[in-house]
Amino acid sequence: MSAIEGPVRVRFAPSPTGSLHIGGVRTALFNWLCARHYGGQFILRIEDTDEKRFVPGAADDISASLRWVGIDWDEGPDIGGPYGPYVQSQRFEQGIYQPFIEQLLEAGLAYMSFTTEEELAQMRAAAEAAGIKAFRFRGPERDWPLAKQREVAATGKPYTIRLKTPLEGETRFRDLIRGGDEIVVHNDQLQDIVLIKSTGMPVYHFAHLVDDHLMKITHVMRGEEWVPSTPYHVLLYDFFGWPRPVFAHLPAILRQDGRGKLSKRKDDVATYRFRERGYLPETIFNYLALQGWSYDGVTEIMTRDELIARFTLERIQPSPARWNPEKLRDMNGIYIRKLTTEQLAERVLPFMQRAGLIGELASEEEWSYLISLIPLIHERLEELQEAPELLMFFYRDVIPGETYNPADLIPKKHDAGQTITLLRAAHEALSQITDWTPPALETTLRALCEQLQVKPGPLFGAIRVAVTGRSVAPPLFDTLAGIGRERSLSRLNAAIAALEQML
RNA sequence: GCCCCCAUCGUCUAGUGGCCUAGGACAUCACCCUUUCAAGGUGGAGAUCGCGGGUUCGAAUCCCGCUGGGGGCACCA
Repeated sequence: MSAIEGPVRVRFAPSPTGSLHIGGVRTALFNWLCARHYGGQFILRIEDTDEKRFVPGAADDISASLRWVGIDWDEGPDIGGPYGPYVQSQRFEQGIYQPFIEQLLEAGLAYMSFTTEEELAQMRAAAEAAGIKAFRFRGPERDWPLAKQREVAATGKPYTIRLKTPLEGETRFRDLIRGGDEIVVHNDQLQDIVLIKSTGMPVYHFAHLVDDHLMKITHVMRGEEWVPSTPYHVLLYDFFGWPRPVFAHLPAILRQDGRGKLSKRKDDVATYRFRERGYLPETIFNYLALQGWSYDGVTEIMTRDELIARFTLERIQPSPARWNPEKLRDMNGIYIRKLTTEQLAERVLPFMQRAGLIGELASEEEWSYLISLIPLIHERLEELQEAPELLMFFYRDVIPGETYNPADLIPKKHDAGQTITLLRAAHEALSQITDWTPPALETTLRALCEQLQVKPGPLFGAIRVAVTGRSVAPPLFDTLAGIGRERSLSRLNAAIAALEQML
């Protein structure tokens, strides 16, 4: 299969049945990348023909999630375009699908089926009871003359319109990603799928195809779960005499344990959740591009422009990708480290506010204080949501016996008494300092090590726990500077007092 | 059950007949740096290229079978 010539028209067509799944973003991204790389349009279309599963607000979540990762569209529900509307229920109301189904009926390629859902369920049950595992429905009405179908319909009996699939022969199609041989399906494996529900609403198999044709879609990129139903689609294209689009079925994204696809029920995959946890949109963009596609096997960190320039359909993998949260985290850390202090502060601010550490309307002092602390956590952050926890002791009291265990103050190979000596000496030395800056603090504390004949490890460790309540924290001198003189000294005193209680 | 798709280190992936004694990344281990944790640097371990047959002078790369995994079989998309 050769490369793409000419402009492409591709689309992402989600159904508003819930918040956007991260795998859906990957599908959207590949389509978007295709349009931007080869030149052409990326279209957003909402497929809301399932009234039962419709979730109010879902369409907005989808748009917002796509925008968040930086995917924009050239035509869509909100901005319109030459082939609108871009919402299927609206297209249905305009009667867009009617003439096409009528055409199929007239040609005898589809028929009205009066079998009800209940009857169908009974037939399936009966088939199963008879040991027939594969039940393939073909309605008895498929051989009725159209006039008879219309006659019965006129009596008010509800009906669906089904595709009259050929009983013999085979249906074949090519998939760009699974190049080489054609995918061949014997027609006896098909069944007469519903095209129009008894409510009159078209089903995906029919609606998407009419829309793709009218919208002049050139490449259909969708998840590989659509491969088995593609024969129905090509049957329809051929029936209508419409040119088939190029099919490119994207590899599935499997769960971390490899057992099945990522699923909304079992996995935390709603796109807004990644935002909530503090993933940067540039991370998601880059990581998702690598789910089923690769550039050269070596380069992984790429900007949007680089990705657009390098993305080609040929390099999409046919084999499934597997979701790797660890790698995602790592990549987010890389992108966080690329930010400037101010940029990171801006991104971290909402998390600090949500944690209640900074007011809803951040004051000038709160903002500059945050800016001063950001360098301390910058290279330690992998998810923005970790920031409040890492910065907690700069904002909240540190109380021995309450926010930490006083026993943690005691360094290895030391006892409480020795620790008291160390901390008293530290308090004494530090209280002499008027220039409360990291260099001055370092000079003083290193001199104290000499004086006390102790290594920095134990002394600094004890001070760290005393002022932060943690054994793991940013570098000590910066931390002390950030906490400030008065608070640092009083926390040392509290620690000494707590240790004295232990004697 | 039937049909379809897929198959390289634990995971993602490079590889399109000789450059492969199989490269990179995550994770993992060790060391360096060092006040803890990170970050960074160096190095290690980790893949009989799922198995079995072919084709070929030569196969991870082509063909067949098997096995394994995934997906689909709705008046859902």
